[in-house]
Amino acid sequence: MKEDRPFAPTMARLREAGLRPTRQRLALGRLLFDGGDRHVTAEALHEEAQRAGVSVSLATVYNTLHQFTAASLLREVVVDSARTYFDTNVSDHHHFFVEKSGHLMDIDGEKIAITGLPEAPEGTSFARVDVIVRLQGEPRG
Amino acid sequence: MKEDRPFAPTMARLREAGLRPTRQRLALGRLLFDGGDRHVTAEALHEEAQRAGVSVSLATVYNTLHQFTAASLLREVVVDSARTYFDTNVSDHHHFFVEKSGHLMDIDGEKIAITGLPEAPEGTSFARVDVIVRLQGEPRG
DNA sequence: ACTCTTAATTAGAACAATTCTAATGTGTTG
DNA sequence: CAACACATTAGAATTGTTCTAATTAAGAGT
Repeated sequence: MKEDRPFAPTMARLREAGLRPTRQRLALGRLLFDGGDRHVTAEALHEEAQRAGVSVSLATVYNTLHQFTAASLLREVVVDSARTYFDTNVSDHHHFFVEKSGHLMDIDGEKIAITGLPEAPEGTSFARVDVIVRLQGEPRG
Repeated sequence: MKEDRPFAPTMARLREAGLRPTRQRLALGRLLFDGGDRHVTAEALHEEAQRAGVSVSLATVYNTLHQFTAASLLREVVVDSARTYFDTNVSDHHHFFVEKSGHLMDIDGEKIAITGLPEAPEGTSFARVDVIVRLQGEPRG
């Protein structure tokens, strides 16, 4: 058995989402969803794909990230006005953000409780509540 | 008494912050700090200044917003990767963000309590905790 | 398999927000 | 009021992202 990862699960995800499993989407999907939760920027994923020998244009990386987000395979995290992060963890959770390095870490949504939130103003409803814990310094380990 | 606003308080703020009270900084300071809490983008403040007959370049608006932020006269709010908002309310508080219109509203920091936050990872400490309540729909009123 | 149709990919141009540059102007200090 | 340091400026440059129009590839039907 070689250590090449199965592509079937990603294939299935794409099909479910109504997205054609093209070579590019499969490759990006496997980079994203194989092995744990990840936080990526378009630029970083593009480079990673290149390094992995997958030829995919930056435009496609952007398209794909947005399509995956629309299909709830990813979620967008706004923490830094300079770049957009995408999170492979789409469950309810929050984030640590290491400002110095631009590194994101998940905080389990069930751990945190928020009390005293005012009601949504008339005519609106909650779309989502984001908690971002900004960290100074650098984690070691 | 004419209704022209006093410039002395802004002057004092600038001095305290170690910023020379130049014509531009005074004008922007008065636009920002006269009359209640505000959320502005650089572009919006620039236009507002023009309309008020204050000639100030966009570069200066950016410089000034950053200097004011460094001096804790303003605080930056990251809610939208497209543009940067600056908030004249520097006390501890959180935000409603109306995604459709890009409108921000303060939520008093004392109203909200967050429990169950994990400790900061080793080597880091909390710089700030931001709560952003994203709203769908449009507030009326 | 072959063809048709429709959707996906692409390179590069275009874009928007922001920052930089280097020349000019202005506050402040002595 | 001279001199210096700091501010301001227009416009160019940069960055992240989106758009465009042309090419390629996927899926359905034969």
